[in-house]
Amino acid sequence: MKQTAVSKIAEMNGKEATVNGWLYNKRSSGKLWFLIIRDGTGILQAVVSKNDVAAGVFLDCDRVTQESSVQVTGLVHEDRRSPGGYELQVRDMRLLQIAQEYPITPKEHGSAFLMDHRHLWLRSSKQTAILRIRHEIIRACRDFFDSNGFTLVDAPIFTPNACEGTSTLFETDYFGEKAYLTQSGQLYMEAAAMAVGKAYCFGPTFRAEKSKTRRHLTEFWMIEPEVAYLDLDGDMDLAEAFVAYIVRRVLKSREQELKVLERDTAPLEKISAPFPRLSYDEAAEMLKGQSTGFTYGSDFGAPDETLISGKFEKPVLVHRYPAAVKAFYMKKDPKDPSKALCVDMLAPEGVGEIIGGGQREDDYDTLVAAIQKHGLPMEPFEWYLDLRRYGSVPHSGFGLGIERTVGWICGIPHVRETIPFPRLMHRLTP
RNA sequence: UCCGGAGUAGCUCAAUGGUAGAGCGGGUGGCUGUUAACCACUAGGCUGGGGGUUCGAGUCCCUCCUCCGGAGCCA
Repeated sequence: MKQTAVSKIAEMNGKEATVNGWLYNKRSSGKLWFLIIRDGTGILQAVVSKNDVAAGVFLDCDRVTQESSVQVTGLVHEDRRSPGGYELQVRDMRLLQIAQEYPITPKEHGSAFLMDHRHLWLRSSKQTAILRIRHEIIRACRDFFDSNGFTLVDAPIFTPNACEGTSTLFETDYFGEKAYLTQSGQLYMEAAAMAVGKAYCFGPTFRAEKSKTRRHLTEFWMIEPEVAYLDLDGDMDLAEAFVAYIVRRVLKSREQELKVLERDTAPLEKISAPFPRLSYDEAAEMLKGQSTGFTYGSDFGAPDETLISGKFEKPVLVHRYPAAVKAFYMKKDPKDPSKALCVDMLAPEGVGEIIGGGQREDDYDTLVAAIQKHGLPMEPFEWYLDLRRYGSVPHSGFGLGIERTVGWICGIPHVRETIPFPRLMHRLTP
């Protein structure tokens, strides 16, 4: 089927072109129809004059409804009055299917209604732009690791145990045994890093927590690098180079989509390494006298993160949290064993945490003690302990949440719009 | 799970305890340059469910359901 993408319509100026798409909107003026057609790459105004087309075609203009699939053929020409600067003077039109009354109108809708029609909502220009930026971010993630000596190692989705013992996991019946949907591929990436040196995984992760906020999904995508012979400082170097690369890539390749989203790119232009780094103690100092309800020794809450990240134009790396509030596999700071060698990256503009990671405990005895201290069963971790029995080395890694990153870069406050089909506490469909 | 908010036409929302309405969308008609076009006409309702107060309830009370925002937890 010979066709021209709307995004390439300028190249056909003065020539005849066929555009395959869907009717976005239409206006009439008696003997004249303006059909606004979208094809996923852009929006084109097609003009139908009664004198230029067969009678049936002109009648079809009256019958065609919003989101009907249409194929229009005609002469492309420049016209300042047309959105996009070009329009198609229609010679012929084929109606592939007349859409039933389309639920999503050009007027406003509530988020619940739009989410119920997510499969159709994806057709709107903003949602399409978000999909494309998400794609670009994922490509950038892969390119960054692929060109820096990393090997993609896929982690399993079914896991036999609640690996960190903290989060609520989704339980499934696995041939009569209990199995859980993964909350992180990290432990497996540690095994992979001991094999290939630098490994990463990218896949869905699941949390059964009954969270109802703009930052939470029950199913989300995470990219997790893990590197042998890397300490916390090196881990932070890696994280900031990685995030800076992603932002640069999107700014360079998805200018058009950012424009559709009306994203102010000025704050993104400022994102380059190095990022500010501060310790938990320094961050806690900033919260003194604030009314966020923060108490020293506990993890930061959402208002705390907003306050801390709000003081910087770049993402900020907060390191060395109290070991008591972090997972068992975090290595303790030799200079202060009450702290863990971990790091969170808080994105600016009130976005908050997009990365969590750190250096892992590599000493066998210390790790065994940590598992016991956290009240976790030893048996499921025997394979993990093997990594400390056979050639243990310092190693570090982190996990980046794709949806929060997409939300930050797109300027979309709620993560439910950053994934094609979000899974939330109250949403399993479509 | 806790705290707050909302359920009225297909959608977005109005309506002092006293006749349920508008805009958009749909339908019909009009217009040769429209820009979320415009103009005229028109159809469309178990006011989330159940119970109560009242002469009278969309409105007040109780209860349940659904959804939204936030907290905790996290990416």
